[in-house]
Amino acid sequence: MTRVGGRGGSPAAPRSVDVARLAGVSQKTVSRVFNGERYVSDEVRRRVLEAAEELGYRMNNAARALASGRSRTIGVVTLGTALYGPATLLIGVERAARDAGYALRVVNTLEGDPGGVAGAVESLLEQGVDGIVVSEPIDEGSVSLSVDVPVLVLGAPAVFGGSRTVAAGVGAEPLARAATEHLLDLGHVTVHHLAGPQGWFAARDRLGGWRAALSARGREQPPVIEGDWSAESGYAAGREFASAGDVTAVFAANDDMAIGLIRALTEAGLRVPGDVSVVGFDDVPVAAYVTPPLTTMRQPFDAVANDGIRLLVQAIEKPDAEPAPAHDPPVELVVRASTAPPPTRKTPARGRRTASGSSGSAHSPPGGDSRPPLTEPTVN
Amino acid sequence: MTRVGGRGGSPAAPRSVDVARLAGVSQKTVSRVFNGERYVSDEVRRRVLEAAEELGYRMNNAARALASGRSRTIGVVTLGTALYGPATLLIGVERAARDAGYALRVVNTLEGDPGGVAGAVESLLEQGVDGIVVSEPIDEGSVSLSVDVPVLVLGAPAVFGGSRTVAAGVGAEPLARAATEHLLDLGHVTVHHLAGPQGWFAARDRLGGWRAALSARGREQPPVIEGDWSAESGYAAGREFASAGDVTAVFAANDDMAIGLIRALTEAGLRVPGDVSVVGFDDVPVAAYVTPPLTTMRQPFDAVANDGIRLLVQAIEKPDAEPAPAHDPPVELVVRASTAPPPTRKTPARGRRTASGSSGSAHSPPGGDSRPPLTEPTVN
DNA sequence: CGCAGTCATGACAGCGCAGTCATACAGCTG
DNA sequence: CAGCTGTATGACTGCGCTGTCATGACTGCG
Repeated sequence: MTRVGGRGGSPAAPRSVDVARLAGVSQKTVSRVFNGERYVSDEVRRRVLEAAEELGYRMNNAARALASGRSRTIGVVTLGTALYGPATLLIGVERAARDAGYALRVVNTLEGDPGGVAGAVESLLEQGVDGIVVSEPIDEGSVSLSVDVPVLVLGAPAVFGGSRTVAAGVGAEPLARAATEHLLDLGHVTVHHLAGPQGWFAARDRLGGWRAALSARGREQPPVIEGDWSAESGYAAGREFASAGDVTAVFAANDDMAIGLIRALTEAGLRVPGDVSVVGFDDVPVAAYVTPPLTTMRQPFDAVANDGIRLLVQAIEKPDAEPAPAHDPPVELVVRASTAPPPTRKTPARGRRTASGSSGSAHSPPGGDSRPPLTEPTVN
Repeated sequence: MTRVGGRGGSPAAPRSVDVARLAGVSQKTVSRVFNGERYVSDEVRRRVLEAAEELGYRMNNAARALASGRSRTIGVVTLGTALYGPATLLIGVERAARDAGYALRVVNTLEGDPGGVAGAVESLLEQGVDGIVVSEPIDEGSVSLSVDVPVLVLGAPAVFGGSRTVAAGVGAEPLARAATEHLLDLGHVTVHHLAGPQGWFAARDRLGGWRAALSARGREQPPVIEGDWSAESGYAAGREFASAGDVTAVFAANDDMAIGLIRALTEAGLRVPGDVSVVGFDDVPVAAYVTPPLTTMRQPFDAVANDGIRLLVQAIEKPDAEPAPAHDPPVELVVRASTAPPPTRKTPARGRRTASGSSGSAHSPPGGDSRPPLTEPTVN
């Protein structure tokens, strides 16, 4: 454990004492400078910074964490998927955390891993994080973690035990409701739902919003098909909807499934939105450019991430302060070309394939698939 | 700094000495047990683990890192985008790192941030990482970092200074070449290219592969349009290609741009693949379900991540060992329905809009847009 | 002018581990 | 059975920083 270059390697990183010596001050003063503490004269501060620059000094965070008991690090538990929602949320969380002066540790929980969240949280605690973000958790039967740091749950109620749990982004239900209402407003008698995997709180919220919208108008609730968020599962569901024969409107729990769904409907000879209207969820970047451009519900991922991190950082730094409530995110329904009023006649030749592609435009509504994609969202 | 519960909080986390006391051994022995060292009797090991369990002991990583000089942490510098490629790569990196016993720290560099990578690397070094992964870097003019830990560069040559730099996943050029050749093999006289932003090495590789394929057959290289990876930019490019009037095949540098491109072509009255064939890149999950299902080049993200981390961990743990070369990733062209032979006649009425949607199927080739999507890749 | 209050700095201890070395004892060997 | 070697354990120390307290120098004010 001697210093100064093991085996001819680099000459050992400089420590704060080295800087102190060069600047002619005490080591503690160097620490003060680097922590931006008060009571350091400008002259000394300048000398210290100069010395540090000259030596290429970099603070050792392990030592800092050990001495102070705080790591200025937030741990994130996220699903190991490239799904647009979780990925976008993670980016927002990283930026918000960095702006607040925190670094990030990330652990993925593979879906289907039993006790995955608990294990991930455990490993983060071992790493000494000051707070934990659980992003879009899967319900594993109310994992009650007794954790001694604040926990932020994104996209789910604060189901994890402990008094120091905050939540953000639990507002998907109103969004789902608005999406469903958009279809009802167009005149559809009822709306089918292509749900996400019900282990996800996000999927349940959307299901709940859909139910709420139908109930509020006294409409029948058709059976739900459950997908797994993938376009592939949307395609499979689309084949079922197509053969059911009485579907005029579907609210899909995310855009990927909506895209698969539309493909299956189209292949079955149904036109979207001529015969069946489809609403997605998320507003993924390609949604405006698929055929037809997808009407979808934009999610305020950045706002959720910012709000959440703000709450979490407050819980870390001022544990006794009033937990300021999260903002209500805006409802942004982006109306494009996949939704239209229902067909006026009892649709003929449904469920059987017709010629590939569309031909005329018998009851083709406004908003066919040849409009340039809308990019401006409609804010309600 | 007294222990045992500040202000009525939780009663201070147990340390290894506490476990040692309870187990009737020395602190050092507890350390041995938790590090899986040799020379601990089974009896003692059992007692220690029992005691640790009883106290809920969790190792303090800051202390471990400080004492040992190693953090068992890898830092990742990644772009702050939800693009499929980077996001998927990050997931692969996380899993590979965890399998190798390393935790992850993640820092995003916002695109356009000058010196972003350098700053991000700096902050990671401050955090005391044992190695650094730079994922899909943007070229900022050969940032030569003098870093004293091994660096893995993913998706780019090992441009970053230092002898301890390894690289993986630099094989996109052959993939791009194969994608272009697929179009030439179909009989297209030449192939246009919708490039990615040329600051990205990944984008340059694809451009290079495209050029190589054309050169090898002595074909003309039409002017390149540069997009920004987004469907929106693909759409804009598509309008240009459509008005150019002589385009029969386009190789897009990623799937999102290909989707936007196809939309613009379709709106201009051109059929895909009847009039214009399009090949994408990445094989994003929705590629099989858009209209028409996209022929695209699958990228071996997982293999790249695994290979890379293996190299990096080796560079960390056995600095003197021979750096085993990365495997050559397989070329997986997934042929779906967006590519076909060129139109047989000098195409009439091109560049002007015809009726929306396609009508007949004059020279509609096999692989029209009504085939069920292929999901099995063709391995070359 | 003397004393409190502020500002600026340093001495010192200790955070919770892992590294080093010393020690103790068991089983062998010749 | 002296002299080994190999196994199992503990005492002690220090990683590089921050927290606490002590100490001066300087201000302002009665």
